Amino acid sequence: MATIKDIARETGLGLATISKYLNGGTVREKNRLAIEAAVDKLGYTVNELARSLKTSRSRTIGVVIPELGNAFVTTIITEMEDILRKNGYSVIVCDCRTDAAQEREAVRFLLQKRVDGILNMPVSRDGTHLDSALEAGVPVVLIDRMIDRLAGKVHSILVDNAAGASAAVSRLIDAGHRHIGVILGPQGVFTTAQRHLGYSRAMTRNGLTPDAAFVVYGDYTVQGGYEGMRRLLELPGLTAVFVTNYEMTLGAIIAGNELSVKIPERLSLIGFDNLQLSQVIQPRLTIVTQPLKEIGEAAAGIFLEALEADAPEIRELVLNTGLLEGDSVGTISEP
Amino acid sequence: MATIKDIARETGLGLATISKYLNGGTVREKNRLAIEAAVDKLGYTVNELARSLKTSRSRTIGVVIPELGNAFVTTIITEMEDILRKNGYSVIVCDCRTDAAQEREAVRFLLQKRVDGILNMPVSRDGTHLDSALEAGVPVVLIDRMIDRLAGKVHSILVDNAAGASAAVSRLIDAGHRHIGVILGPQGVFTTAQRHLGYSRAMTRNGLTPDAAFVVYGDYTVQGGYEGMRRLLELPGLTAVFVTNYEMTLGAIIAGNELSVKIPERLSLIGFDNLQLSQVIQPRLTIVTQPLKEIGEAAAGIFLEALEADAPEIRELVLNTGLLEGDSVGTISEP
DNA sequence: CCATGAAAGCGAAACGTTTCGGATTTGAAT
DNA sequence: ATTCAAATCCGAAACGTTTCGCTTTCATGG
Repeated sequence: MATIKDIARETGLGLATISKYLNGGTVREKNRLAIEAAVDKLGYTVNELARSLKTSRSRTIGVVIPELGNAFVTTIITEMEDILRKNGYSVIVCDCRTDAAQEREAVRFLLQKRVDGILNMPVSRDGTHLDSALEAGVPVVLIDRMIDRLAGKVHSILVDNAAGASAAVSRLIDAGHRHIGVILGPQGVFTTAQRHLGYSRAMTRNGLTPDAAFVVYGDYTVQGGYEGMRRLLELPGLTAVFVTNYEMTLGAIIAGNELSVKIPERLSLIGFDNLQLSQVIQPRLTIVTQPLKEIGEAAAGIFLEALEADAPEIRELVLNTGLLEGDSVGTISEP
Repeated sequence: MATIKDIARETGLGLATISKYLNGGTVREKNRLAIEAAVDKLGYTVNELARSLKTSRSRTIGVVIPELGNAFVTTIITEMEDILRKNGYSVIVCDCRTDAAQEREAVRFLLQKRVDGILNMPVSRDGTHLDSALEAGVPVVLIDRMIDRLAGKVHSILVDNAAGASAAVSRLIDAGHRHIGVILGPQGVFTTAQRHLGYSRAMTRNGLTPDAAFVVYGDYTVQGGYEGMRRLLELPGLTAVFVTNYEMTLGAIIAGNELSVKIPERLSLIGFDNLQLSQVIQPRLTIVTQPLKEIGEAAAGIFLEALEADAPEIRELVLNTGLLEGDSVGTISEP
C-alpha cells in the first residue's frame, strides 16, 4: 500500500510538500500535476490511522443506543450519518441491548477507539457511564432522554413529549372521550414521566380528574403494550387509549385484535411514532410523530460545530411533535 | 491523556515491558502490580489509533447497505456487531441510500479508514465498487445478493430464496389456488430472479403453467408493493398473492385494505420477512422468514476467521428460509 | 540585472504504539 | 559461591502522517 513517502520518491518532492498539497495547500502547477500523477499511478490513499494519530482526531463519532431494530433510532442515525460522512466523519454504532452494563462498556470501548464524539440515547439513569467521556473532553449528545445531573455538560436533543402527549389526549377529549387509558413506558424513565405529565395536564386542563387505574406502565416493548392493553380493556367505561411508543402500539393492536375490539367504534386509539405502520393498519392509525429527520440533522450539526469550530457552547434543543390524523379516533356524543 | 510512556515513568519500567504486559505477556508479579496501579492512577487506556497504525489492523469492520431503516439489515447488523464487539472489533455503518455511486464512495471511504473487512449488501450489479477492497486484501462478505463476477473472491451468505419462494407458492397451491400472483423486486436483481425461479418451479412442478400476467415487478418499496397489488387485483381469477419482501408486503396490504379485499376469504396472501408485522396484521399473516440471526452470526464468524486465523478460505453459505403460518391463506375447494 | 518580499519547498521531530534482538536478572542445581 | 538456561526486561526503530521553523525559488519593479 502506497504511502506519502512513495509519492515523495516518485515525484522527487519532499514529504512536507505532499502532505501540504493533500491537505489543501497550494503547490506549483507542475508539482501538482506530478503529485496527481503519482497518486494515480500508485493508487495512493491517505492512511487515516496515521493522520488521526498525528492530529489526535479520529474523525469518528460513536453512537450508543438501546437497540438498532427501532425505527426511531435508525432513522435518526441514517440522517446524521449521511451528513457526517459527507464531512469525512464515520459513525461507529454500538447496540447495548437496553442494558446499562453493556452501555457503560460501549462507552469505554468507544473512548478507547478514540472517537471524537458520542451520541447516546441513554439507558442508564444516572449517566455515570458518560463521565469518562466528559473528562476526556469528548462532546456528548443525548437524544430522547435527558439526564439532569449532566445538564450543562452535555448537548441534548429532546422532543416536547409533554406537549405531544397532551395534544393526543386533548384530541381524544375533544372527541368526547372521558375515560382515557394510557400505556406508558417504565417508571423512572425520562420520556415516561414527560408523557405522563402531558396526559395529566390535558386531563385536568379539561376538568377531568386522572384516575390512576387508567394509567398503566409498560416497558416500551411489544409484550408490554400487549399486556397493558389487556389490563386496560378490563376497565369499565374505557373508550380510548393512548399508547406512548411504537413497539407498545404494536402490542396494543395485537391485544385489541385478539379480543376483536373494533376500532374506532368500540375503542379509540392513538399510537406513537411510526408513519408506515399508521398507514398499513386498518383503520389508519392516528399517531403522535416525532421529527426524526430534524433530530438527526441537529445531532450532526452539533458535532460538526463542536469539532470543527472550537465553540464549546452547549446546545439544548427541544423539538416539537406532530399529530398525524388517521381514522382510529371515534367521536362520542355527550350523553 | 496518559500514554504508555507515563506508565513507564511511573513504574520505572521500560516501554517494551508495559506493552508486552498489556498485550497478555507475563511480567514479574511486583511489576504487574506496579503497572496495574499506575494504570489505575493515571486512568490509562491504550490508544487504539497508535496500535492500529503500528499493527496495521484497525479492528474495524465496515458495513455498506442500501438503507438502515430495514429490519432485514438491522437485525443482521445487530447480531454481528454484538459478536464482533466482544472480540474488540467495531462496526462502521454506511447507508448508501440504494445508490450505486454512493455505495462506491462508501467503500472508498471505508478503505481510507483502513477497515479490516467489509460487509456489503450490494446495490451495484457488477461489483466493481469492491475491486479496490479486494486488491487491498480486505476480506469482503456479501449478504443477500451474489455477484457472479466475484465468485471465489468474496465470501457470501445467501438465503435459498428459490426454495423459500417455492415453499410459499406450493403452500398456496396445496390450498387449492391455481391463479397465483407474485410481486417481485426489480428486474435484474439477484433476489428477484431467485424468487421468481422458485415461483415458476412450484407452479410447473404442480402441473400449472405460469402466466406472465400474474407476475409483476416492483422495486422493493412500499409504493411498489401497493402498485403491484392494484395491478394484480384487476386480473380475473386471481385468488392468491405472494409478495417477496417486507416493504412491498406492507404496500400490498395497504392496497388490499383500500379496496376492502377480505383476507383470506377473497384473497390469500403470503408475505415476507417480518415476524412482528405478521402478528399485528389482522388476520395474522403467513410469511416466508429468513434466518437473520444466523446470517449475522455467520458474518461475524467469517470475519473473525479471516482476520484472526490466517485462513483465506472463501466461504459461501446458503441458509434456509422458513414458512411461518398465519391465517392469511384460505382453502379453495376443487370445482 | 539586482534586490526584495512572498510563495513554495524542505528536513526533522513527533504522535503512541509494537517488536526485534540483545542484555540482564532470576533461581535452582551444582 | 558459581554456573547456566530460562525468564524477563529494555533500547531503539518503525508505522505514516502533520507541522514547525528554515531555506530556496520565483516574479516583480526599479
